[in-house]
Amino acid sequence: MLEDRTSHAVIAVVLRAREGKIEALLAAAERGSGTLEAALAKAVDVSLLAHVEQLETRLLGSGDLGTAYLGLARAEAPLGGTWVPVDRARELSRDDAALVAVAQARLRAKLSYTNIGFALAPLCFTLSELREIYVAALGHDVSATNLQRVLLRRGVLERVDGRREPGRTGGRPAALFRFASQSLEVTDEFAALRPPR
Amino acid sequence: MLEDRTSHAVIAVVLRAREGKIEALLAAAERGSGTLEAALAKAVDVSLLAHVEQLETRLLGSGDLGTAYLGLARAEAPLGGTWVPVDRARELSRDDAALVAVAQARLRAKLSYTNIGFALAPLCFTLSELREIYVAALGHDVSATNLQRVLLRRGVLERVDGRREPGRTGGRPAALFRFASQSLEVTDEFAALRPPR
DNA sequence: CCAAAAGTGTTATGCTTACACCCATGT
DNA sequence: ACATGGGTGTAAGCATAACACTTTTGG
Repeated sequence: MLEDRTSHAVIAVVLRAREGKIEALLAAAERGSGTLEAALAKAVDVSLLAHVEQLETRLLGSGDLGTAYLGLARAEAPLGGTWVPVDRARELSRDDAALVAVAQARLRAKLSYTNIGFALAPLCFTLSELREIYVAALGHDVSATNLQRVLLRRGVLERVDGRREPGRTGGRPAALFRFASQSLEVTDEFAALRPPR
Repeated sequence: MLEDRTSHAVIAVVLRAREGKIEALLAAAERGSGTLEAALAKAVDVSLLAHVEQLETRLLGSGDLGTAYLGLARAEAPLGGTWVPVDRARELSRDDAALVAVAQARLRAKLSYTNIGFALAPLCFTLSELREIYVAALGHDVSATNLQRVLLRRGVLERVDGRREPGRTGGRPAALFRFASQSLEVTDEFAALRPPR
């Protein structure tokens, strides 16, 4: 006899940084009897995501089970669908709004102790451009000066040859940087209680 | 027509600290059509856990879906079942061993930036006793001196009246402490990129 | 020459670690 | 007295934040 089972949806919560704002794209797919990754791939083109990690599993308002994944995409990734600025997430369904909040919180936390910015920034960028992404994701001001020093010191950023030409308004040409690694790495593991040397 | 669906298990991975070691207790229950919390409660007596949080959802070796929860229990909690020291987790099934590893990693990480120790320590304890728990969970030596200063500075610990009498071998009586809060709190949110004052 | 944007130098601050030293108790 | 376990004082190390100042460009 078959039991009474709810169905299982896999939900992609994709975030990107564009024009000083974080935007979210939501997409879901039924899992059926396959793997979680296969269902996620049905929901969204995973090859366009620079980073993916599981967020949480919860019972949705529909009564179905939902497993949400956080996806991060670069601004230029050609991901179709309805992108919603996260400051208007309240216009989404209750479930979707909650998932966007969880995704945002995860991103914020990891920005401070990992290299996760690589998944939002273009491959090559100026420090001002990177700063704009951090400001959007963290929701507070960030000094470009100190951002540079922190990330260079940790070995997260590398200089790239060449400079960005200034715009019409002038200004010194900006140096170009890239992330040293394109996969998630914890760069500041323990704030306290470090293992003894 | 009913689809081909796998069943959904909720798995409790309970950790406790005993005699300088971290031990794990694994228990699972079918979710059926109820909530995740209800299934967790079928697997383990949740009222004996000092802290619970979701770990991850994955496809188990059996082909079933499994959602794992981390539970933390105090050493004296009367939780029956087979407790396995985590350094012998490899004797468990592949799935169980992997879940224990994830649980341990989550505990380790949170020990450094939250008050999560409250869920493993007794309500009242000496600093040496707390140190033993941290050493067991972190896997490296911890100085009682510095542990005290870090946790007091953060407001995580509070002094309690009275002292612990020394044992037969003598020694100065130890001061007693308790955790200021019995629910999870992030006490050291950002190592870097703090919001400006 | 001035405004704008980027980058560097320098200092101050705060938290953590390391370690020497002092305290209280049993034998 | 001395061993043992507990606690405090102090200094050093290190990363970050703050901010003044310099560099490089366009108009």
